[in-house]
Amino acid sequence: MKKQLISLIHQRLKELFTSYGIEDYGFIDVQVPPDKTNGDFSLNAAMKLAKAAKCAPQKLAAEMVARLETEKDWFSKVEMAGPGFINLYLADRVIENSFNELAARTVIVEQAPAGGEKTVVDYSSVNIAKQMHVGHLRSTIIGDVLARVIEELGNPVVRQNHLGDWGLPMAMVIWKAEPEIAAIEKRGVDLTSELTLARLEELYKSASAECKENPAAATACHDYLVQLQQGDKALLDLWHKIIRISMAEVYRIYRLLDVKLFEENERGESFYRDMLADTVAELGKSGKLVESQGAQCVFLEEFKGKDGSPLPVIVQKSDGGFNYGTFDLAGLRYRTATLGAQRIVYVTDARQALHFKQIFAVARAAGILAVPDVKPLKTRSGENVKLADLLSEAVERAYQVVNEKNPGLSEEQKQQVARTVGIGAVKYADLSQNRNNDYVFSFDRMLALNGNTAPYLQYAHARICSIFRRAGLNIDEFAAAAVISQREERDLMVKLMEFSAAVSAVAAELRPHILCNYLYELAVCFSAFYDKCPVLSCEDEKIKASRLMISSFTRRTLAKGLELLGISAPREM
RNA sequence: GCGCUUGUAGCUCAAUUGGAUAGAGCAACGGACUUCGGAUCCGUAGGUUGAGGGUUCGAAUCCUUCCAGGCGCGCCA
Repeated sequence: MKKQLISLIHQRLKELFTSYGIEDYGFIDVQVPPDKTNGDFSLNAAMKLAKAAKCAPQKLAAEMVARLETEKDWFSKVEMAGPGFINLYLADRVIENSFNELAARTVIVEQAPAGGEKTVVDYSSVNIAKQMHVGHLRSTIIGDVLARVIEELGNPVVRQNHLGDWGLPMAMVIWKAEPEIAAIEKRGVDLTSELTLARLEELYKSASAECKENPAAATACHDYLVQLQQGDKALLDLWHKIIRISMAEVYRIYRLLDVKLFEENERGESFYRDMLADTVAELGKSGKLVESQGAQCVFLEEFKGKDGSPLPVIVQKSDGGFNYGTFDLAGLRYRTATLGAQRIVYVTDARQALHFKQIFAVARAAGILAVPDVKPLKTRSGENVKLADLLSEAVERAYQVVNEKNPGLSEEQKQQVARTVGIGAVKYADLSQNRNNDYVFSFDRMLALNGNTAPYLQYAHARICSIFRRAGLNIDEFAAAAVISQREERDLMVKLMEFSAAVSAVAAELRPHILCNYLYELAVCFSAFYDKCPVLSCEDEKIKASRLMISSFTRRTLAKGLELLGISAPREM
């Protein structure tokens, strides 16, 4: 509808613009005014073109209004306002037709042209032998939503979990865990049920502490690392076991969160181990490689260190080993050359922003083609809160609310609802915020169930389902023509038609909170409709059917939006 | 020292990327018809957008100088 509207405007105003000597008006767009009373769409073109046209904005606007007013099929009113805004009020018929056309479709988001862009989304990126804490929530959840949204728009998506599984910390864990694993296996019991991730983390911490105090321990760990990286079979075996124990717990949390990461998405540092030498050799060929204090580096003028001298990106350490930059370069090469990515989205901690800037700059300098897109995220305090604890607390609190609000549900239903509501609340709390500033972690904020929260959206969804349940109608198969008889119906229909744009904006700007905001506004519109427009008791059959249709499409849109946020929408709660 | 980032209502956040009278939620207070779920709805109150200067028809947004917080800066990832 918006597209057609814009092309209509261009067409109708072309002559006027050329008479003022303006040829370049293709950028003219309509926007939705913040205040509903200023029309369905507004144009600020008169103010933008005034200078080029050598004409007062209000005069130009008045002439534009005169030409648009004649489109009676489209507009019920066209007016000039303020310094030269033009407010467009669409005819109800236009809204009805576009709405009915949209509601009849099976796919309600506009698809990317030509099969879309192949996109790699790098997110979560957990470290082996470390429990997930609340700080991991953002990368994991935001990455998951971005992947879903980009995919929904018709782009092929490859998800990558860049595990930290090939550095010194791994060697330290192996070194400490080796005797424990041997003991457990000697007893003949199942390793994974005996050795937990929490225990592995303890082992890592004690090894780390020991290495700091005791040089012999540090040497031992370093030896283990070298042997591991050289392919020592016994160590590789232990390494593999530790990864599986660690990831088993991570997957338990992914499943709880409904995050779409699986073993097939694991592309940890170890995955690139055989590509590192090649990557460095390629840099050598490009002539960018410089030896400095025994290490192989790339120096880039745009990055300065503490003393103002250029900062190196170290790609090979003086002992011949590779460090994290090399893994990321190899990853970049793999993703572009092998996977054929046209777009790569990195969802990482903001503290790594400089690191990735450097990596991308090195890749560009060396001619590794890429379209990198870093989404940096800010640090947060409260990292000591374990994600698993937060989630179980969320489910527990939600259970108490369900138990109180809807005691009629079966025990099993209550638990199911508690899960979707509790987990949904936590995810939404994180997703709905955009700003990268630091904040103090708060249970109460993360677990709120009132106001602008996931349960509010879920509640709207459940209420719609309830209407159809009462009417004995199948909500998924219902179809009727929508007509406008009241303002709230119109507002809701207009809002529903903005869904696709909201989804596209998330993919373009990599900001999931846009979708949260949209869905909240949608639910607010629905609540107003629900309050003012009785459905089942409506006596006019045509209007009743229309309201059922509007309700059913609202449900569909809410459910799709929540699905893209990775939050499920129960039919009863 | 250099670089990145943030500062909006008591608190947590928005603001269609330069547009109209800066909007929500929470907390507070006051209301909601014998109709579909009160996890809801409506209303009241709350602001010099950290401060100053600049750019222009128009600034929370861009430039500049300060102030305050957070983060990063050679072989850890």
